[in-house]
Amino acid sequence: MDSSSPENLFGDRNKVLQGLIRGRESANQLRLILEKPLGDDKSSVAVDDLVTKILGSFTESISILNWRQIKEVFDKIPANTGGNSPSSNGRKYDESEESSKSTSAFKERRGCYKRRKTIQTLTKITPNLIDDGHAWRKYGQKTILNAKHPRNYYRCTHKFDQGCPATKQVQKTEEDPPMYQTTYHGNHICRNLHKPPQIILDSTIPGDSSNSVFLNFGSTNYPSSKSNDEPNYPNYPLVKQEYFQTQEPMKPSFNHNQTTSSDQLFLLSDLTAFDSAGPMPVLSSESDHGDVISSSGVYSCTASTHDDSHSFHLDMMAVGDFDDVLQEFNFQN
DNA sequence: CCGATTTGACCAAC
DNA sequence: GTTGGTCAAATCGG
Repeated sequence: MDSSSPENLFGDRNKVLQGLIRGRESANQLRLILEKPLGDDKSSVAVDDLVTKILGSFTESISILNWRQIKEVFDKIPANTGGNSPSSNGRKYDESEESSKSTSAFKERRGCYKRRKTIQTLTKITPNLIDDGHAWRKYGQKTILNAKHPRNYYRCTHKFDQGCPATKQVQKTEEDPPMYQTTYHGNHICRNLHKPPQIILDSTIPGDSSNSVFLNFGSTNYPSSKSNDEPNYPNYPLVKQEYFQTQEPMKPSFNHNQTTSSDQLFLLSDLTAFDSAGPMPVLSSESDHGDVISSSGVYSCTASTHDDSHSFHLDMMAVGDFDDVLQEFNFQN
């Protein structure tokens, strides 16, 4: 708190930022050099790959920092200073004003919001609806162009009491073998999950988790049993602690100590993609038709910052195999 | 009665 | 002008 004035935050972090930026530039230069034909394909490919990873890491780190700066600064700014935080900070428009609720005159800016094209999202496609353990409240439904089914909008029930900004959209994408696309936005910062880890709905087989390979993002590291009030579901605890170490103080700080490169990749993606959130218990199961998606829920995760200069985008589609995921998991700048 | 859902309106981004 | 995301009044339901 003391040193946390916005100015200080920017001051300290700018140094880190600049260092990272320099590092990225250096790596980029190295890459340019290596691009010159060297003869040995394999080694140059390997080196190039390595450099690509370095660049990806730098880019993400930069993005993270920017994101955090933005976040922290906004957190410290009273919600009125022009920061039009659309939803999370709750308050609606100017209700403080007498807001002479003249319906037509002022309208209270109904429907006002910022389209979040720059916010992180995580999309899952599953054969059935999933229950991620969080309490959601539907706040809208909309028919989408060229879509057979309407899209449903949900926000965290604790949006107002705890300021939890998490929202999700659920849309049925297929009819026959029913498929649902669920897109999560924002992260849960609320702590009370109402439900136990129940995770998936339809299905049975509790022990089936092995099948549910899915893509437990980094779950490899999850303290497998975070025995605490938090259900064990692998939400993104990762970042949650990272960014808002507010909640769940007891959780071990997961994987920071571990250093598998792949783990780090996921961690990075998680960090940037979700501060916490918990969308993913994923387990599908579909006991009956083993088909599927179970092992292949499809995920796509995107993240970007508000900073134009350092935005990045991640997309990952997991189709059954983690390795596939890793492969797909290339940074796209 | 109170919280959740429905649904039309509103508005920013395309 | 169109589309998608959100709001909030009306309605529903426990």
